[in-house]
Amino acid sequence: MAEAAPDLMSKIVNLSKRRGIVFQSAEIYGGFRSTYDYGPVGVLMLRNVKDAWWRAMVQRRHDVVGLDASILSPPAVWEASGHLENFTDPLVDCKVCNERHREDNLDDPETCPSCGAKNSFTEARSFNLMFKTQAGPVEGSGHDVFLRPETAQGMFINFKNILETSRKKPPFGIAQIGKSFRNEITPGNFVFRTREFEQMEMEFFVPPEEADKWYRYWCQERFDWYTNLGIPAEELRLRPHDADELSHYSSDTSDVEFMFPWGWGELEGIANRGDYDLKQHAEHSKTKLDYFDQANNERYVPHVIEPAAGATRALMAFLLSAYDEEQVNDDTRTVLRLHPTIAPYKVAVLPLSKKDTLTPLAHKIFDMITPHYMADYDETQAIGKRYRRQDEIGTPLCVTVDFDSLDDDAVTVRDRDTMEQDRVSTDQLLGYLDERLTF
RNA sequence: GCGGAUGUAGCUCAGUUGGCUAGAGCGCAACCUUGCCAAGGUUGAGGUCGCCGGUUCGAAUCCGGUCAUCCGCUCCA
Repeated sequence: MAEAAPDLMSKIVNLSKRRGIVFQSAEIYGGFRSTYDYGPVGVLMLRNVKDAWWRAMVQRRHDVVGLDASILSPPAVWEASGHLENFTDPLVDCKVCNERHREDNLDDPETCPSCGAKNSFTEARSFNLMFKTQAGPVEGSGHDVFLRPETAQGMFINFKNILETSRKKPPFGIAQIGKSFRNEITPGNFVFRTREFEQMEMEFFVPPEEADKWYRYWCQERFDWYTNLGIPAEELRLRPHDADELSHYSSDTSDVEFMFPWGWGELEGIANRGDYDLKQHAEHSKTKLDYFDQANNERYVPHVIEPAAGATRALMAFLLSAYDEEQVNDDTRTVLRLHPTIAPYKVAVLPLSKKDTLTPLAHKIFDMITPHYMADYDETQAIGKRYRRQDEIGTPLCVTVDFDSLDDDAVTVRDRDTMEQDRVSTDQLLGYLDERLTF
């Protein structure tokens, strides 16, 4: 497995390009580093990932509400959150061996840990990991604004608004899906680390004494989300952070990690942020950000449990985990064994032949399915080749319209994983699909 | 950001010591055939050889710069 691992990665990158899942951004201009575009198939998968998260975190819960906050915000927000300070790393280069190190991580500030040279460092330079731009058309007019490096602050600065308008009380959560931006020094590993990325974050506000209970609840809940969507538990792990890697706000953090071809990598972090964020914003904004509990006649600042996931990292994990090749006759069949929830198309409608006689019925079947399921339609080339095309992008079911269909009003439904076929009458087709695709 | 390698059709690649209208397989499309698992046949579309500049009578091939990718290091509040 270890030897085959880098190979798997290039297969995924190749498949993504060939089948319209992920493209290099600005490719016709030579490409733009660390940015990717999601093609016709990829955008469906990415939406499915985000929809699945939203259903699990918002739709199917009575204690979480949604939010879509702005990407741009004034410096005050990031002064309060601590990002203006903490997103600035002092870096030095060794002039002897050209290695770069974080100045505040050096055991001995005069000795290069790579080559042992003394006093060989350049001046420390700061790298602010937040993207900065300005409001208004005049450059340098002093109206600096920042692109958010995480969506979380949107939930904290709207805490009061939501508390007053939603009739929620702790424990309750605010969830958001959206883009964040970090000027990472070294992006890489395909869509794993990009400067522009999409987050799925939820801030769960709880009474202080319940924080630990809810922290453990969300660790389990979020781990299960991935296994429920088809990633085997042995490809995942929940890793608690050591004390020295905890961030400035957090008392407890665990990562849900996936076994990527290059090793374990983070999909999601679940952090117990305490009351740090609400207190910081209350202090800086001079706005009361707490909760008055009528029943117990007490006022407190809720503690926050934050499950923060990367949408594109999850997409990548689903792709890697689903990829499979199997021998069929003398041929290799490539199959994405994706969970139906994640699969870009749920169904493909395939007339056995492009003969005019089959087209009207095939179109009718397609129109019957599309109000309910995302479906593809393909009538070119041989039927076997079309099955393989659908296998490659993970379509769970193919509906084939043949010449008998014209007489018996039934179609053949072929299964992606077993390649077995069922004959289903058209008036029962939707019910059959519901049964096979619902979970 | 540093070091190394690489960049030729959608994909995987071949292109002899710089030399005519740059090739193959797969994929894609049309037609014929077939009629349920990459079928076969015929035909076709698609590349100013990553981009810019230089050397040369002549550059995919040599040189410089640049952009991007991969590997290693570093980084990843």
